[in-house]
Amino acid sequence: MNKTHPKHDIYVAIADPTRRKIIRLLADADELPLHELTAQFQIGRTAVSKHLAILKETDLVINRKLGRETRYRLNAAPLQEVKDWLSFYEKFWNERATLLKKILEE
Amino acid sequence: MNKTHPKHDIYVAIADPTRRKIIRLLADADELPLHELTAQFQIGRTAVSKHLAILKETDLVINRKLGRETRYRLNAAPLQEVKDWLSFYEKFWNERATLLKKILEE
DNA sequence: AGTTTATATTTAGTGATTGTTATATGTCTA
DNA sequence: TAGACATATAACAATCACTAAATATAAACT
Repeated sequence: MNKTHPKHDIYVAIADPTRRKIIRLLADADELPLHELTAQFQIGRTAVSKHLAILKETDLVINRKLGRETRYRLNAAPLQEVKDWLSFYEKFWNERATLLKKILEE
Repeated sequence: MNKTHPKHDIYVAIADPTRRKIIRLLADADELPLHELTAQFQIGRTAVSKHLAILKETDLVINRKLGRETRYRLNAAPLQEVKDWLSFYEKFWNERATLLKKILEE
């Protein structure tokens, strides 16, 4: 069976605060095994593992097996898609700021 | 009763494709009533109305009543939070690009 | 006034998400 | 090899998200 149908997209992946925290932890630590990640949360290993699986689906994390542990690493590249999506709307909040500035200048 | 406890945050708000499409439609059209928005989707008015309620919770849309219709308008400002969150990770995908360039240069 | 139009609210059902415990598989170490 | 350790997977339960249908409210039109 092929990995045809990614069930989650990036937007869903980053919607969960636990997953955003995982992303941050991996950004700070370069590479971490599941048990060390789990230590940063109240939830169990299994739950963290599932969040990692969702992040893996979107290629936001990569993992490699090292003996008995699996080390997880951040791959920030997919976040560019979100950035691109956002960049379209920047002009709107800039417009707002421009308008506000204009009003205040009078 | 006060609006104390926003059930959804901005990340959840933009995680749904229907809501992202609503955001885009409002960006393009400036101001739209529910029925005109609904016409752009397969789903019913109720569903669109609820998506708008979620977007309103995060202040991504503002609405005003005009006679019997409610006009919805985009407020892009809350998207800045996502942009700020992303900006921290930009260096990671830039690092990657830098690394790739370095490899290719050899 | 009565009908149509626009929207909101309530109710309800299905399916997805998040988490748990239990079980299985594989790896290191004593 | 026996154990302890690291993780994955399966089975299950609770909660939440998404949508539809029915009902309610209020404005506009004839």
